[in-house]
Amino acid sequence: MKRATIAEIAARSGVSTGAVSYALNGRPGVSEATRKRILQVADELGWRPSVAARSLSGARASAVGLAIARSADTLGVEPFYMRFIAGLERELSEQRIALLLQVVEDHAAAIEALRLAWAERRIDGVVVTDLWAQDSRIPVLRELRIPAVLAGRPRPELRAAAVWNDDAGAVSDAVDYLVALGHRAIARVAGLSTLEHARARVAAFREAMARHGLPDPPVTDTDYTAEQGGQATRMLLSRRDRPTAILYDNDVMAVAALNVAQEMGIAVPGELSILAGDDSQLCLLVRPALTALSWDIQAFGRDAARVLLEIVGGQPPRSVEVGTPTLTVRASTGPAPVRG
Amino acid sequence: MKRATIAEIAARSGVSTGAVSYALNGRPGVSEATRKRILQVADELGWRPSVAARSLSGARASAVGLAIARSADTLGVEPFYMRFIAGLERELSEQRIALLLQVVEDHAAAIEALRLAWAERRIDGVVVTDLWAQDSRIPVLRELRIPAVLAGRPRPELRAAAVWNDDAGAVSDAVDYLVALGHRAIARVAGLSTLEHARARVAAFREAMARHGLPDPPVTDTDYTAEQGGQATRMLLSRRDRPTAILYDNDVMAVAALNVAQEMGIAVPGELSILAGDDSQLCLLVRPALTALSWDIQAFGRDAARVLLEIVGGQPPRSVEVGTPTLTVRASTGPAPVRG
DNA sequence: CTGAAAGCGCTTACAG
DNA sequence: CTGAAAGCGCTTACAG
Repeated sequence: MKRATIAEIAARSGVSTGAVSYALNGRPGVSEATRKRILQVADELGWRPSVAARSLSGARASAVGLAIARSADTLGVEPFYMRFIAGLERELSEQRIALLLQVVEDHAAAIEALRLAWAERRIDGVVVTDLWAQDSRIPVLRELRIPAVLAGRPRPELRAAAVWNDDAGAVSDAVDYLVALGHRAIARVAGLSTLEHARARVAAFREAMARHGLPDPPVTDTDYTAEQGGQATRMLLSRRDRPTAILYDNDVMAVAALNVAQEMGIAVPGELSILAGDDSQLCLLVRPALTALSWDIQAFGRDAARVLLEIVGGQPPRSVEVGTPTLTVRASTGPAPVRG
Repeated sequence: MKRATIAEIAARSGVSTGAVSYALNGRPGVSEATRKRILQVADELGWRPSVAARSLSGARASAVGLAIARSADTLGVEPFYMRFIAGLERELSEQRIALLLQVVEDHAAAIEALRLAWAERRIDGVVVTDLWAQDSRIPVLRELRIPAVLAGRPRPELRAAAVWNDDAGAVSDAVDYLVALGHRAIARVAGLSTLEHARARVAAFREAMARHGLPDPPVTDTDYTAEQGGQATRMLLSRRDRPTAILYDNDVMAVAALNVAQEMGIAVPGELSILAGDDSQLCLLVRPALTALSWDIQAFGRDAARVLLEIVGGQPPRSVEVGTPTLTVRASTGPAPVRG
């Protein structure tokens, strides 16, 4: 089947292609009567704009990019990304914007992919996740002046939209909850210390502990894998003053912790309370089911897409804080054990 | 910074834009000397082809599409997709082809997304996963004559590439292994019965059981979620002649089964052997670690991208069978219990 | 081996 | 409110 073009629509409607373009794009310059006629003809012909032609004549590429820098295997078990992507998609597809996905090794590769996609005019903007405190992608975004949304706190040095949640508040709530249960020896198995949000949560954790008059707690950095999560847990539980509760920065590590505790003969939640980070389906997949900080990752993705498309559309960048994650109590947390 | 164009390269090299195009695309029509000069100038200018311009002048869109029809939450815990996508990406990015990802509700939405992307000339081809025995996407692929690769067995009615593995052989091996351990009451918790590969595996399972002279075994269809996997397990384990081993069509359900067995006080692997479907990291995340059918999903994705790009490039469609999944024995399977 | 030119399907000033 | 025309950055027959 031949593709319909605006030339064909113009011929059938008895107007110029310019008029067709104006009508189709809802711009002034055509009377209501002709607009209606043109739209009907376009519809009959099943016309769809050629993104290539549009993009070539200076308009949008109608696509945005997302480069994820994680290894394939850890990506597989980490439910965050697919939920986030699904949220992005919901908003993007409504506005007929495509998502260009790239799975890369590291930031250097992400930068290269970004430069290329931008140079090829494939994308109108970019979604940036997993921001580092010192992030090599930021200067590139500035240099390219590419519309961007950060999944994280706004950066004053960058004119970009941002979407984040009050994870500090959530961590603080979690500590309050555990302290109310009588826990005093609380540890944290954190994520990558290079990550901005991982750092912020650690800071919030220390602060909350201090607020309760508790000594500076143990914190172990990890790469979010089950392996390092399990290892950190084993180390913490081998201490003489072992914690009675541990907060994990994601779900995978909390699940791994469950195994370690079992292997070490430490009852959960009887002797150890475990609190997971993201509340994915993983938390429901294991026994005891994991208490977790719940937040709507899909909505997070949707908001990210929304503010990105706003700046692509010429509006000033907005920063959106989504709701504070809430504590979903399940079976992996309980009262602190009474020590002998 | 201004984008470099071939016009600029032509001017600086003292040749026509046509010559530049030939040189840049490695076609005959320019002398080696000029080609070298042109390439150097292009390099100095940091030139990148505009995909829009290329695509508009009849060349490729340099992108392929993948529409996944699954809900966001189940997508999150199902490690298959991210591993598959990572495999696709590896090959695609090497050839500078972008991946257009769409997460949709059902086949109707997938078809609509496909039609749109194709009409907009956004994609040169498409990757089709989760084929149904009767699949409404197939006639659309035929109608559109869009280059496609099926993640599944070749369809005679469709001129498309296909990549599949001998999952029937793998299921058969799994049954052999369990029978050798003394199991005779073996059940299967299958996937969606509409799915071609789920059906094929069920057929292979029944056949293998028959080959061993065992009666027709119980098979339960599910939607691959932990919920239905757990439910099916509970049902099977409540039978008077309950199975001593169960094969699961994915990992999520096998993990859920572990919980059900625990709740019912049935020891794994003492009283029940559990065998998982895909050998993702999930199998290592739980205790006992799950015995599973292992296969290289990343390589599967890479091969899919490879044969798709071949037909996009004008070569005849190829069908590739990747290696038979192999059994990775861990702690969730063992000798059949001796019945009183 | 090389150059000049048309064309892909749109958008957008610029005249009327 | 409408039409004619240039231009986006490439590719590709078609002449030389």
